[in-house]
Amino acid sequence: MNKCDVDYKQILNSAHLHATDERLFVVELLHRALKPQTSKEIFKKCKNLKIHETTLYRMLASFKESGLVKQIDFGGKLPYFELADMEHDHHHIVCTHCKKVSDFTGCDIDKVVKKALAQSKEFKTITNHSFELFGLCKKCA
Amino acid sequence: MNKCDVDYKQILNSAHLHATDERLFVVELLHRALKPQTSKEIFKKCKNLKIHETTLYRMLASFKESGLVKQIDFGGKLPYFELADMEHDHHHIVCTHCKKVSDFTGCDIDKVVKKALAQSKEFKTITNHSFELFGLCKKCA
DNA sequence: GTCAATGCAAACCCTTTGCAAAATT
DNA sequence: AATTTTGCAAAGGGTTTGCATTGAC
Repeated sequence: MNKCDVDYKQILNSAHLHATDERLFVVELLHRALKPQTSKEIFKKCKNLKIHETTLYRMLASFKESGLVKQIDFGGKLPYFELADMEHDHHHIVCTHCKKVSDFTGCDIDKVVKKALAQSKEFKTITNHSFELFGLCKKCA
Repeated sequence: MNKCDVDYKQILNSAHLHATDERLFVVELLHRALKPQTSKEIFKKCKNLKIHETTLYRMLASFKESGLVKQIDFGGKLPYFELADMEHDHHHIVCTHCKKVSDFTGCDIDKVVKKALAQSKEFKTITNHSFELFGLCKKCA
């Protein structure tokens, strides 16, 4: 049982989720991936563990609900998943050609929220936001 | 033939799209909707015209390709569609409870792009971006 | 022992594809 | 007349549901 196991077992348990082998595998996979993954990508990487696709979908749903994982839409058919990063509110730059993904921080969300709430008198609080950039990486440009 | 018909007929033609009754109906529907619509919402509102669902999907695809319509993801299962607004780069605030939508402008995209490109040395150009806020409207708060 | 999570089969829903008929340019 | 666009039927692909079995707590 390595350090990672321990960490995520505790995190799962404190979210009232049983720390099964399947869940620990998926969480660590996401941890190591370094970029958002589709359910299909995760599924392929789980082949050795023989995790059933249904189980994966249910897993991702409960991870999302517990706030452990975030779902991101890049405009394609499939949603992407990544571990929620408690420290940094980061966003993504996606190459529309080769699908490369980089992170960036500093979207100045507080300022934008203030501006938006001043414009729309109908809203009271903002709890969440999505912000993704699309363009071309240096190789594809 | 009202004023709207003429406008959109020309717009469709200049995008090399035939201005069929079905297309004009959908374009005007989106024009009047004032907020993004799912394909299912549009489909229901087309019942009287008996537009086939397949036709609607193909229509939305060609509208998107020609830049007449933008697709937006609010994190749910279905994507939303709205007329592309050439003048204003506007974004949305969505109530997570009642699904109400308001617009806002001024996401300071130029500044964020500059910041993001400075952070990610791997990207050269940004061509597009998504930015949506989620929260509670005054009624639901 | 209790309750949650998994596996499996089947269903579900949204979307796409192929081809012939109809409509627009 | 040439080419798009539509309608229909069928298939495709991702995701969800119900239920019995397995496993974590």
